[in-house]
Amino acid sequence: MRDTAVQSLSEEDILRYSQTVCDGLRDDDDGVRREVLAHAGNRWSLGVIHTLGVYGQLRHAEIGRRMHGITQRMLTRTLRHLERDGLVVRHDFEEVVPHVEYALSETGLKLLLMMVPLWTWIVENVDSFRTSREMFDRQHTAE
Amino acid sequence: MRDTAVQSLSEEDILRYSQTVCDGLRDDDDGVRREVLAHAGNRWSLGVIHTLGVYGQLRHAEIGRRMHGITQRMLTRTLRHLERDGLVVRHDFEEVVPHVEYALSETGLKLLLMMVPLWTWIVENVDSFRTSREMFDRQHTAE
DNA sequence: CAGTATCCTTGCGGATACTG
DNA sequence: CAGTATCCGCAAGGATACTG
Repeated sequence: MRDTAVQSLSEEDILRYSQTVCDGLRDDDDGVRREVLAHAGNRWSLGVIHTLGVYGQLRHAEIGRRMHGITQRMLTRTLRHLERDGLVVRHDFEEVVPHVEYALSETGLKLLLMMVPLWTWIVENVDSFRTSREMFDRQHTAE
Repeated sequence: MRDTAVQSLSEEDILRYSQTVCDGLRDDDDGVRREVLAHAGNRWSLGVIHTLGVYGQLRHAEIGRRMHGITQRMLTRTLRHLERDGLVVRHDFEEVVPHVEYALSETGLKLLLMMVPLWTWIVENVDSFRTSREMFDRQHTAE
């Protein structure tokens, strides 16, 4: 499933195709594209997106319970960043006992789906990364 | 082309499928998976990978010339990180005048191919991100 | 040419305490 | 419950000068 995406075109085609795209990323003056991309590398962003994708709609504390190890501060920060980029929708019920629900936007769901192949590939190949790092570290401490 | 990857399964299937994967990412004790993923969010990593993907094999300074705005320090750092994770191969010719060439490894090329759909999608939708941010910022300064 | 060595600023992420 | 407010350490990233 992952492979159909890349094998439908030759590597050469893909590289040529991605040329334009990457030039766009490189010349991004205000850095929006890069910052959106950075959601992928953030400590909690993808976890939150994934959790909302699976459970649909959750309250602040419910997300926190499902994200092992996240602090309140980081949860709030992460949600704000995702909301700012339109990936997550915040709905405040404005009740006396605070009640706020978060859900994925269309865009957020799309990002989640876009991440799955890369994600899967990394998990499947984590051992090779680990090995590579061990070799590298051994060489660069022994010298 | 991008869409075939995700539309061959239902969103529901994808989410169920990604459950296991994400659990893997979440429980990654030493953080290798997350750190590999973080290459996507790094300021220069994907640019270097892409440049090497397009041009094949380049010297340190040649990469620098093709990456507008990167400093020598960041270029060296980025190359080391990518080399450590086995995404880039460094070949030192050990000549009197220093001569080092960098190229993508098989793994590095694979990562590049994995990034193209996400990448493309972001560039195509950058305007919606920009709009979302403007709205968000306006609301959160006016209050 | 291919890097190091310094110094600096910024933001991430964590810990803890507090609030409407 | 859903957040703020502080304070902290650390790594990313940049600027500039120097080196084998």
